[in-house]
Amino acid sequence: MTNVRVRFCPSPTGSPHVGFARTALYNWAFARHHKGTFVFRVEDTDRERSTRESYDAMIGAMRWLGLDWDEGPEVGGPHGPYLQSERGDIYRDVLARLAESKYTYECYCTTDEVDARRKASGSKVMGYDGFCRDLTDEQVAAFRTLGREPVVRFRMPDGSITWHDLVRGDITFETQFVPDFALARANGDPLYTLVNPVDDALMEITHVLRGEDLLSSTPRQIPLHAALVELGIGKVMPEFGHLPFVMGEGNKKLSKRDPESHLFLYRDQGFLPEGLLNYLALLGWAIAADRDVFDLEEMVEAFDIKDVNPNPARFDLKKAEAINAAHMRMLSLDEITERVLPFLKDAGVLSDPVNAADTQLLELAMPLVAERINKLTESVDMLGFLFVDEDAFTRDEADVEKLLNDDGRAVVRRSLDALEHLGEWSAGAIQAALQAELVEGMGLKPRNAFGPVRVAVTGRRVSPPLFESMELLGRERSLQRLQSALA
RNA sequence: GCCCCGUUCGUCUAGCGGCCCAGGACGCUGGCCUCUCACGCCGGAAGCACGGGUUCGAAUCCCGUACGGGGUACCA
Repeated sequence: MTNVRVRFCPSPTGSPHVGFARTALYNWAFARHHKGTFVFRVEDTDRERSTRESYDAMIGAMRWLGLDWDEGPEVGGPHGPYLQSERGDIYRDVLARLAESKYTYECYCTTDEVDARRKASGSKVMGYDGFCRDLTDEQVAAFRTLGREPVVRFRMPDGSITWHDLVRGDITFETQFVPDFALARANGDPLYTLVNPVDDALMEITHVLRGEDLLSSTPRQIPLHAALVELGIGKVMPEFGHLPFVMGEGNKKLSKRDPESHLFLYRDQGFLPEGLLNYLALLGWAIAADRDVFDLEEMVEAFDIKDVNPNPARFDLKKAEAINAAHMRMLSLDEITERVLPFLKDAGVLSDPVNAADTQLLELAMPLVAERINKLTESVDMLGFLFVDEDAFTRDEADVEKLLNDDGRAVVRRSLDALEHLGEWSAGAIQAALQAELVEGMGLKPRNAFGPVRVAVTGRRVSPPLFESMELLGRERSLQRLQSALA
């Protein structure tokens, strides 16, 4: 395939959600696979609902995900502007040419009138009935004197519309079930039904990959697009592929209202963009029968729209986390340290900028935690005890109750005895001393012996390896914490 | 109501007529490893929505039913 041009064209109405990311990803992967062009267009024709805030969030989301675009906002391109709110003149011009060629007509009907006529006729087809298709000049004049302003409607052809959907195969609609639809409001504002196909035509889009919700608008777009080609406004009829929904809990489409649908929730939870993207790719597509962890490069290489599954997929947090964890383990120590840094700063574990001592400590501690966290945020709980000021150090209450009871305190007491005069403060020496005192001396099982010490020193039952942690904490602070656990 | 799309383990999927008494992954579960956690390793339970065809042979093709979803706007 040559000169593939695809577009991703969200509306800036609300916070970017996971379906947004999945659609963006598939379009991006398709473009990159075919060495084509990825166009990013902003469909902000609905001025009521479009917001600057949402626009910024969308740009931020794309950047976070690492899905770069070849044409669009902030990068420009030969088919701009890429914000529909700045393309009013273009739409007005197209509308005029369409009207001139009789592809469209003006409709003066009110919704009530249309409903009444449908009720009277007993038609099962909802929507407009074509009443104004062939109005006489007198009729138009009459409506005008009534003060009515017309909407512009597209004259749907008779017969049927069939296309070969890239995801679903042949799909046919009888046009008797596709009413003449509105292209512009009575006040002249263009509607999605017009601007989407017009921009696809003008931007020479060759493949339209979008959500399944737009499948039923395709039989309207095809004849409109054909008209645009006929008028020389467009060059090619794009191919269409309708992607399955991403569903939430239960069996409903993940809507913007569901909190778990928000993309930034995952970013803030410490997901890696490559981890989330990998998981999202799996919602409707598989790279191989026996593999589901891969990077973007591998996806680009393997992605074929024909392999996309047509049935809706449910978003499963557990699996998303597992895939993310796999990507965490693929990161080098330096990479994971760098990624974890902002989260540690946000949580107040580290100052910003990080001082030299903490930088060094972090460097020593990361090897211990890197392999045992599955999300970036988990580093906060794992590392907090190392960096906290001694007077601000606290222990998890439930853990204290469970492990620092009388028996536990006895263990801590003995540990203190064993470590107070330890010659060399190293993980090996600490382990040997505690092993001798608690396991051999007290006859405790290792897990019971070290549990109380762990809570005393790190404040939690879950921590990096104990002896290494104590070495990093240092003799003074470690002993101090053993002491304070007894208080 | 009408139109359209969909239906393989709980979930995501592989499968495009014989390689499938259905493979992988997450989750669940039994065990191993182990100073906690995480990782890793070994094992287990769990599925072709239903009914008819077509065929020597169907998870795969066709029809119907059921169920789920989307659309039916001067939203996108």
